[in-house]
Amino acid sequence: MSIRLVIADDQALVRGALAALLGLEPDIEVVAELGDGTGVAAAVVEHSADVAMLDVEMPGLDGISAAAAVRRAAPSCRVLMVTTFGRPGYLKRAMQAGAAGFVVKDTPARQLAEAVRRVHQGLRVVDPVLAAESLTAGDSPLTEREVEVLKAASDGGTVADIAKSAMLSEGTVRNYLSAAMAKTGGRTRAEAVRIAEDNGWLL
Amino acid sequence: MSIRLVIADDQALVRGALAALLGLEPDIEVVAELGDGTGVAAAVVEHSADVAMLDVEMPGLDGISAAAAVRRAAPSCRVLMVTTFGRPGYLKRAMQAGAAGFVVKDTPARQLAEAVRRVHQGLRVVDPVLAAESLTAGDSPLTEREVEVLKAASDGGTVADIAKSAMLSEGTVRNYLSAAMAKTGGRTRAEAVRIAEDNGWLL
DNA sequence: AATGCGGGATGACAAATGTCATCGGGGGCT
DNA sequence: AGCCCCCGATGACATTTGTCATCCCGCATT
Repeated sequence: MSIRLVIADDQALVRGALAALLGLEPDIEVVAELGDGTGVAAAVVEHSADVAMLDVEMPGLDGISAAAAVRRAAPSCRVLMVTTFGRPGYLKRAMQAGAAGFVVKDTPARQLAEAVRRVHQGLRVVDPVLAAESLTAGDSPLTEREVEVLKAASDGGTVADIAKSAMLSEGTVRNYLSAAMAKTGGRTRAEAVRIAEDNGWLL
Repeated sequence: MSIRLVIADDQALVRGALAALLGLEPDIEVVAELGDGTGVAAAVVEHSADVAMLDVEMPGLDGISAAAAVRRAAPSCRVLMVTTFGRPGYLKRAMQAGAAGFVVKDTPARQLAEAVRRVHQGLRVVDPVLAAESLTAGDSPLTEREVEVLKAASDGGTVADIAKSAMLSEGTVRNYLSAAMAKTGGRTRAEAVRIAEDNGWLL
């Protein structure tokens, strides 16, 4: 009996290619393909899937939240996260959301089917390098508002813009930015944004 | 006789999956897979490939430069660019570099094989939406140095950092940044960087 | 009850940033 | 020769940013 697999990735070409790749395996059957995270849990239930392969970066509902939704809706379905960026914070949060595996998109293609099988068997699959980084990295030191302000700052607006979009006083915004810079070690607002992004603290 | 295809993409998983997808087609044969742009031209020659499918964003030699190298080394080989981002500037420069086709990664997977065939027949393949954007967008208004400074600014360093990395005076750096902001319409350094990136003016 | 932490804000101050005028050198176009 | 644009730089100036001290509120921990 073959493994029933749901695939979600926002890039249609990649999604289809992954489906083709895994469809070649005799013991894997791709039962659904989704372009965003919103419908994943429903699709898993509808097709009684065994494994859901989810991209982290997706419009609408992101992969981590989708993973949590899948766990709630169908606890027997394993979740394998696939992502472009090996951000330590992503791995940690994916695991907390109940994911069983986490692979980055530059692992060799041959290993993917094996990862799906392992996850299906109840094993955990984690890139060892990434796991090590994740341990040394530590949790996000940023508070909710600091993250919010950093995200608002990430498209390059002025303090006034950020204040408007976050409904805060300009002075407060500068305080949060200052705190975020101190915690990230960035010497500039932009650097703080980059560091926070690299660590997967923004999502 | 089948179409001999070379694939270059920095993400191994995507690369392998694309190879699997296209390998299913009876008239296409994947003869080489590369992880960066440096070896593409050589591989095309060695395997006497008919079509090269190249990602734009790659470490080492980028896809556009690789396309130009392929054109020089093997003029009979058609180049099909595949990219994550539909930046107008990418399309324009890819065409100038001699690419025959340009598709973004969220086109449906079924259309990819068809794109390869069209390109092989000597036809051009271009996303119509993107083509329209590319026409209205106009060329980059930025000068070489402005681009250089913007790139140096894109990781969030201070003026002093940029000046050091570009071997320029701090005042000069501020002048270039100011000019770049005026030309892009950005009100901040960071905003100028974002706008330039979105238009494909940085590469 | 005291302490600590996060959210929200103000005011003041130093440093960085963005703007502008100006200078000189070089190359290309008419 | 004159004009325009790019490169590189300097100095002055207004604005923005980043930093810090300080305040109040609410909530959870001790």
